[in-house]
Amino acid sequence: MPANIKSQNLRSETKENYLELESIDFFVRMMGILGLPRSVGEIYGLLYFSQEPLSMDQIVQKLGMSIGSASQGLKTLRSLKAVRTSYVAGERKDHYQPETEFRRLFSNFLKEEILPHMESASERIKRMETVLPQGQSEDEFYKVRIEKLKKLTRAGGRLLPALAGLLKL
Amino acid sequence: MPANIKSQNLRSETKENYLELESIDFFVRMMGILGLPRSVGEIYGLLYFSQEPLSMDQIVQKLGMSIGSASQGLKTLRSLKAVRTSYVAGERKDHYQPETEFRRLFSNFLKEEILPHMESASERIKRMETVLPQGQSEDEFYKVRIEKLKKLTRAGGRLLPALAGLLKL
DNA sequence: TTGCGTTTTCATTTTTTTTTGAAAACAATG
DNA sequence: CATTGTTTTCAAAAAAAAATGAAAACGCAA
Repeated sequence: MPANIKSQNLRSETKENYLELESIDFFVRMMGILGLPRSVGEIYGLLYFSQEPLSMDQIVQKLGMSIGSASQGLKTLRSLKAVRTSYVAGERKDHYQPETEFRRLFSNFLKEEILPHMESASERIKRMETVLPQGQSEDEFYKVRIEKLKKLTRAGGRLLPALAGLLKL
Repeated sequence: MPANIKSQNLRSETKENYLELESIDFFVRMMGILGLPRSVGEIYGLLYFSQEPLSMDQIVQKLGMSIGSASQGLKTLRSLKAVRTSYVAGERKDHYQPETEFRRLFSNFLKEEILPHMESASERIKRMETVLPQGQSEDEFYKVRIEKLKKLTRAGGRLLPALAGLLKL
């Protein structure tokens, strides 16, 4: 039996419940690998196997989580475009649906969380180079190491987006 | 001026010192992305721009870090094959050198930190499928979602190692 | 505009992760 | 094998990250 969820509203009594629990556990771990907090994984996992869009309130109920966490978690998921809000007739609350196309999710994650780091890394490497004037052969060691860093960031910058493209899910 | 390092032994007075500091900062951030503690990044960053292998003791001195952290950090780096010990004539202490071939580093990181997760994910998905007997068309929704998860883990399992291969650094 | 249902913010608390350093374990040397 | 130098371990402390919930802000609708 998966996950240690506190809420009374999540039990493994029907197959739907069971899948819900497994899904939450699955995404909690997956988001964990990506460095996202557990609450974010819980929310996404719950939505992933939900047939209808859920309101924040329902999420709070089902997961037994605070409204602060839920709000913050949904904000994160929105910024990653991992959920979208969807209109539900006669309801005032926002309702949330998961983005289930992982290719899109992944490429958003890259753009949002990884590429900024790559850029600042490149800038730093440029700065490093400025202390090594041309043709000082005694600096050979440092030049070689810096060159490797450059290749690393270049490869990262090219390969990661390419990877996103390859993901045909 | 990079990094907030406490040690008195790290100053930015020569270009060597400067590169050392930038390197430490660079790898602290990089390891941060990968979810590794700052001490691990500091050690690797220091070694990366060091012309000679360094002993744990020298690392502790230079970085102003506790011997516990240094020992633990080096253990982590060894397990990732990100450093190797190298013999230094007439010295009893172990001396450490960085692995600077990033391709190898990356592929080790995958094998060590990522692939185990992928495997347990696959097992979980198999378990999910067992609750959905064949040909229950009312379960269509769940079957589709599970299928997507399967594709995701398959793609991950194939693509990540392929990526490591592409990394020609 | 007021009132009400909903969401966001943020100071505080809780939990988790990392670091520390002293003690234990280990290993080479005489 | 005893001594001395070195590394590892691990309980406790410190730091960092995440969750909580009450108050503030928001946004409709009457």
